[in-house]
Amino acid sequence: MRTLDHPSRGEMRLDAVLAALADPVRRTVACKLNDAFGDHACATFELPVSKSTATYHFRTLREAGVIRQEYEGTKIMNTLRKDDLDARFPGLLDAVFAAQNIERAEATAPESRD
Amino acid sequence: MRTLDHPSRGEMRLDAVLAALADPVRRTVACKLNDAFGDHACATFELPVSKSTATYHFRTLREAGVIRQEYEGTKIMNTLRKDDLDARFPGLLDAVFAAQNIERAEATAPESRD
DNA sequence: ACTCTACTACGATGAATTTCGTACTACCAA
DNA sequence: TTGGTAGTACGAAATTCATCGTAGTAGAGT
Repeated sequence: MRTLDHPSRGEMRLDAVLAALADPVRRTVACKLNDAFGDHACATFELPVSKSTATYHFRTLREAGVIRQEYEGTKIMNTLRKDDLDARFPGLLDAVFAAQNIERAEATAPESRD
Repeated sequence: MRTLDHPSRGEMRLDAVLAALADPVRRTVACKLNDAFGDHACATFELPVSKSTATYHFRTLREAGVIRQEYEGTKIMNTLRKDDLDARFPGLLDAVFAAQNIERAEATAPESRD
């Protein structure tokens, strides 16, 4: 059984977490994991990049501690490490997701005030 | 009188704000502005980079909307755009500063548990 | 055993970021 | 008007990042 390395809570670095979440592709992955229930294989995300680029983004998220990746047969199941992140950097993840939702709402709604 | 461009609240992009705060030098600047009262000239920060690199980081922060820069004579006074950021992306700035303080505390304190 | 699926590893490439030094500008003060 | 202060602009170099294609692997299904 293959396994993948993850940072422990204490090993999580703010630098890495912020950099991971600063990229729109990766933030999309994190947001989808937050919105959905349970695990999700990499292939289910329909990202606007190639498969090898997707691998790179998933690895970046994992190494930052944002997601957990576990093999299940040939698939990798991804979960958001919400509990760990909340324990390590309280409020950060929720604030980022809230901000993401604000921007997403603007993208569809008619621009109102600045 | 020279002036500098700033994004309005609505023009602030989450991408840019997170990228701005992901860099340790820039995050240090933002944190110091948060901790201190009033305005602060660029030169007062004692950053571990050259003057021209510092200019680059201040500009990055300003263009993301994190700080406001206003000329005052030959100096530039920097302020944290806390109200604007809080209005635009509620809770984000506070969560980042809290996280930064957690890491800073670890750096000085003896490592305890992960 | 073969094939399919879902991924990774590797190497390459182009873009963006960070860094710097030098030269410059705007303003203040003597 | 001469000089000092606090910054910018520009160009260059080094590094990192995001991207891809190709080739490969581990496990599941037939």
